[in-house]
Amino acid sequence: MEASEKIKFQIRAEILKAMAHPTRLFIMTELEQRKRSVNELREMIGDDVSTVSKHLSVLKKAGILKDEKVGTQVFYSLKRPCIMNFMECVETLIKENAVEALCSL
Amino acid sequence: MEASEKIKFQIRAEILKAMAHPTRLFIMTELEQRKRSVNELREMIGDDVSTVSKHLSVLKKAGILKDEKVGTQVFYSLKRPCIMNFMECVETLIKENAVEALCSL
DNA sequence: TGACTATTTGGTCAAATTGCCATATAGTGC
DNA sequence: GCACTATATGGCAATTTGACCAAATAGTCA
Repeated sequence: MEASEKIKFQIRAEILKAMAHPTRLFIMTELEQRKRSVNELREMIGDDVSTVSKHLSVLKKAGILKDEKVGTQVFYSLKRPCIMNFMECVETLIKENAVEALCSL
Repeated sequence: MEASEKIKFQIRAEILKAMAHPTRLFIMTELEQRKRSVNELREMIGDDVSTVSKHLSVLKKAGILKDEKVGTQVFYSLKRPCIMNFMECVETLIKENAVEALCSL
């Protein structure tokens, strides 16, 4: 693999890595519906605010979320809602994997 | 977040985590074209065979790849080629992020 | 300004990931 | 059986990640 090709895949992997966490996927799913403040998300998730804030900054750094300040609050939303579309195929895989797991019992 | 909901996102995160590595994305991209043996992939990637083999087993365990033995060789292929479709939106994000990075100079 | 709320950042530590080497396993053919 | 090739697995050190607490920052309003 050439150096430039390697960098290309590194950039793409960074974005996937940002998405590859249960809490962060939950956040993305919620933000698909509507924008949310850090505290709203914290209430839904149940972790420490600092933990939620760090998850949000990971998603923002990857360019997946954008933020908007209103008073003391920060509202996050998806930059490109299409980012959730790929989940369709992930869902298909999950169903298939489940069927195979059952069949191999 | 309820326990069952948490598990739902954990399962989805596992699949994304399996994809979230430069070498593994490269492998997926290659297998989108055609099936490949471990050694063919190793030659393209340049890492140790054991490293490539482990990446393949991560993707297989996640249910992304399937394998097929022919003699002493093992050929891997994508279980669901649609898994690569979501990359479209990832590409869009990457372009946007690049533009923003330039604009903030 | 000071009290209060919302969010971010720094520090710490356990757990997970990555890549290599060495070793095992499996299949082929003599 | 033995030698040879192809792949997989175990173990180890270096690095990264994730979650919490504590402390810093920012905005609002009396």
